[in-house]
Amino acid sequence: MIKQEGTLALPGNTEVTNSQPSTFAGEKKFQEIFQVANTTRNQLCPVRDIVARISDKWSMLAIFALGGFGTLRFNEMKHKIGDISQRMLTVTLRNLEADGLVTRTVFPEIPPRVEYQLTPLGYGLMQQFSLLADWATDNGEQILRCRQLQRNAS
Amino acid sequence: MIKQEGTLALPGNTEVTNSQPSTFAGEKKFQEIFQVANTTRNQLCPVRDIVARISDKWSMLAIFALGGFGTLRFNEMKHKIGDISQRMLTVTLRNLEADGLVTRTVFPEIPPRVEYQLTPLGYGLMQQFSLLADWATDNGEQILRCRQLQRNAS
DNA sequence: CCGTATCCACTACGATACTG
DNA sequence: CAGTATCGTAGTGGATACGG
Repeated sequence: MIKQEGTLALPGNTEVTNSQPSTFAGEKKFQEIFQVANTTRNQLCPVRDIVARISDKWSMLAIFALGGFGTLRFNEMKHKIGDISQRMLTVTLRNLEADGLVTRTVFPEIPPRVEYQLTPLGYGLMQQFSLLADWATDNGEQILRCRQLQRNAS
Repeated sequence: MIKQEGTLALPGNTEVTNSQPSTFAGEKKFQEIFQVANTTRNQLCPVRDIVARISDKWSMLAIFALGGFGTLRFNEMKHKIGDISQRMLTVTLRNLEADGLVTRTVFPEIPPRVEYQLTPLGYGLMQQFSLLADWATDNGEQILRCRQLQRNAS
C-alpha cells in the first residue's frame, strides 16, 4: 500500500500519461520562473535577491510601516516596531536604501532629524508584497493547523 | 542644505500638513498589514510565518519546480535544482510537507520511489508568489543598479 | 534510491556601551 | 536624536560518511 500524506493538488488520474493533466494550466509559466530563479552557480538572480531582501527579520515590517504611515523619523519607526534593536533598524534601513527602496533625508539640525520614506520602487514592491500578505492572512490558519497535526503525529 | 538621497515616492509638497497627501491612497490597508505583521512579543503571525517558510534558501525553488513540472521524484528535483545538497532538499521538502504545501508519496518498492507534488494550498501560494516574481523580474535590474551606484559612492 | 547523522563554517541577530 | 562599535550567541546551510 502507498503511504500517502495530505491531499493532492489535482484529482487523481487513474490513467497516468506522460503529459500533465489539463488542470495543470500555467505550468510553463512556473517552469520559466523556476529556470530564472534557479541560477545554479550563474550570476545573481533578481527574484532571489528581492526575496532575500524582504525576508530578513525586519525589512518587511519597515516597508509596511513606511507604506502605512508615510514619512517616519528613525525613532518613530523604532517605537512603532517595538522590539527592534537600534542596530538592526539601522542595518535594515541602510539595506533598503542601498536597493533604492527607501530614501533617507538628513536635516542638519540639532538635535538631528532623519526622515525615511518609500521610493516609487519600494512602494511598488510593497503593493506586490501586500497581495502575498493577503493570501497569507487568508490561508495562514490552515497552514498552522497542518503544522500542528504534523507535530502531534510525530 | 538637506542631504537627500535617491528620489521620493511622492511629489514634494512645499506645504506640509498633518494629513498625508492624497496620492498616498491605500495607506490604511498597509497600516493594517503592518499591525498584523508586527506581532511584538504576541503570538505568531501567519504572514511572517509564511514569508519565513518561502524565504529560506531553497523552498522557493522547490515550490516552483513542482509547480512547473508537476510530480517529481526526489532525485529528479535534486538534479533540476543542481547545487542543492541532499540534506537540504530533504529538510526543505519536509518543512513544506509539514505546512501542507506539498505531499510526499512513498511507493514501497525496491529501490524506493518517492514522489512529491504540490497541494492545492501550495499551488495557491505559488500563484501568489509568482506575481511577486513577475514584479521582481521587471524591477530587479533597477534595484541592482541602485546597489551598484551605492557601492561605487562609498 | 532516498534518505540520516555528524561536524563545521558563517552570519544574522541581540545586548550593551559609547559618540557627534 | 540618531546613530556606530564591539562582542556573544543561535540558527542555517554545506561536506562528508553511513544506513535501510
